[in-house]
Amino acid sequence: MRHWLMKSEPEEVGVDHLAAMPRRTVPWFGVRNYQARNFMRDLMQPGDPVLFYHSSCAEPGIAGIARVASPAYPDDTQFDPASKYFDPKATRENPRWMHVDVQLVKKTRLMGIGELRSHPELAGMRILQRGNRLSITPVTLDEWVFIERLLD
DNA sequence: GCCAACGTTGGC
DNA sequence: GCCAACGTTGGC
Repeated sequence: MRHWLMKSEPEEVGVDHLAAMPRRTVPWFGVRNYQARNFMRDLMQPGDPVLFYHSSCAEPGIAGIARVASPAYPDDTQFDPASKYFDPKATRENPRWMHVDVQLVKKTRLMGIGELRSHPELAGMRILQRGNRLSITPVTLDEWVFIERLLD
């Protein structure tokens, strides 16, 4: 089992939006970065724990705990010319973009990026590195345990 | 709005 | 296959 951090813009899909979805689950559509796709396609397993992170907003930080809720499958938005995620090079026979479903486990207090930075134990997290833009990043077990304790 | 960082694109 | 240009991300 691996642990993950997944960024989402709360203007698009925030923790409250996720909480209101049927089965508190959303397809993680719209990822158009190969590294992030490969994490979902090749490494994620249903049940993997996920830190749900709000980014590009007034209060960036961890806002909830979620889990991977499906194996990877093709992202429908790549086939839809009306979608901003449309990819003309993708076909049904040869999908380029895959994603998993993500299910909210629980909303947590907001653990802001400043608080994350304040803990030397978390200094290695990708999310805290300068210039990091990857929307899905692995979290070590040590980091996961440390953060989960602080969220309680 | 700024700007550093980084992924992608495309000409060669 | 190189690499400059460009676009996007995301914290501040």
